[in-house]
Amino acid sequence: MIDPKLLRQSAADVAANLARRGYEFNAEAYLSLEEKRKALQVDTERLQAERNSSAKKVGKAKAQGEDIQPLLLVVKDLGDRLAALEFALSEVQSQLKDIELDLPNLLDASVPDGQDESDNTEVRQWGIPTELPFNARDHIELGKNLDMIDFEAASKISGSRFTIISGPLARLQRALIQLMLDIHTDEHGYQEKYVPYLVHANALIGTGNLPKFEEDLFRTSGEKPYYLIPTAEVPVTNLVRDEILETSELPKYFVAHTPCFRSEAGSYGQDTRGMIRQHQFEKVELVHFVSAGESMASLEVLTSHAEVILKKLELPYRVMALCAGDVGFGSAKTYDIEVWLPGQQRYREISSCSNYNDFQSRRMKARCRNSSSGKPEFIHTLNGSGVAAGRALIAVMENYQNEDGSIRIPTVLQPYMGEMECIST
RNA sequence: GGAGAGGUGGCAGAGUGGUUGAAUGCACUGGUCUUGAAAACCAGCAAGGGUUAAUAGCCCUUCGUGGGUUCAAAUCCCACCCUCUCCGCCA
Repeated sequence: MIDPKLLRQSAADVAANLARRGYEFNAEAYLSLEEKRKALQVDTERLQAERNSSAKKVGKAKAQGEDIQPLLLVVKDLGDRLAALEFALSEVQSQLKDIELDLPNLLDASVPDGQDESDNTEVRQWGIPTELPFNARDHIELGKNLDMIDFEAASKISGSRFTIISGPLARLQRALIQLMLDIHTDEHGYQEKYVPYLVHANALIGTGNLPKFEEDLFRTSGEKPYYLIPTAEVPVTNLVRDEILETSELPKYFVAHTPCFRSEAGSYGQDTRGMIRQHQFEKVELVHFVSAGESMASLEVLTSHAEVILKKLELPYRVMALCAGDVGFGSAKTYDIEVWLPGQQRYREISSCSNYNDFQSRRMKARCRNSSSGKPEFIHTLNGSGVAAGRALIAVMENYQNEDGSIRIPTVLQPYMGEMECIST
């Protein structure tokens, strides 16, 4: 959520910023509604004050044994008028709230212009795209030949966009997750969290997934629905909902491994083959809580933490700064990390690291006490994949494949694989 | 699932219809004292919103959530949510 004060005072600037995303903010309509709110609120509060002081007079008069009947008549009438005003005010306020919840975050000035993915700019590159002295297979072919990836069996059970991974390959994914968690906790100072995979709507409103992106989520039936988390970001970020933290507690770094569930509505034609885009996938997620003013630096740190994983796995990658049109709804700035996939002969996203600044904390009332003023202020939240395990598995398979279809195991993973060095039939 | 207890400020915890936005303690901030620190003592200290040049005043809202009764609700009534204890069941 954007600061309502900013919306009011600089609606035109906000509109200009959001226009960079291609989002049209009707500042005029907002401001006229806002004016209505102001008038109603002033009137309402004046009447409330009147009601309050009159009610107090009644109490005093009664205590002194005076006749309170005349006073009662006056106050009763006040109450009726007040009820009408209060209703009108709450209507306008909820309309404003709806608009505010629908607005994407303001973009940071450093975000490059552009409309879509093709306008993203490369920030840096690490490693050289793997060149194999034979025709590289993609993970689908590799998995099938090893008889360790089975899409048909999965679709029999659950339909499309699901996978069954078997034997050493399943273990390899588990090894990747273990490696990531160990590095982030042991070397980067994260605390590991185990969190719920089912959450309430409120948690998703806090992170910005609701109310706007309901169609991306899986929801359980029943009177009180749960949503399956699309990312661990949701439960982990909501840990600070309604909290006032001490500044001395910040920054806080949390890491969690969870499965992620996405309906992938609206991506019908994309990545229908293979396990690039699944309804269910494993991910290790990094979350930072920092004080305002430190989040941009923190974004660099968080991104570097995700990069460490790829470096240890010796997987070639590049870091892209997303352009204005490609930055996600709640993010002020995002870096995508793209790993090289020899089977596709291209880089594919394996991590997305975003600075949400106060966008989420404002929605979930996550604050810290400013040490000099003593006043609560919104913290900044960041998150990023550190990294997506399913895609990391693909990347290892394709980059470490041999001509005979077997797959070498990266050195750092061997301890997690019972010292196995190669996966073959 | 059954029975009971409870949800109040950063935390703990009083408060059962009117001067209680809320005692007290802890924490925190400032001061006195001290070479310094601790202790002790004194003072301050909820959040959100409106108005405003203002982080000054003034006003409004908020005691789990939503409704209701009343001139007036933390306090009474109804519904819901959550937590804890005991019993049952269970990975």
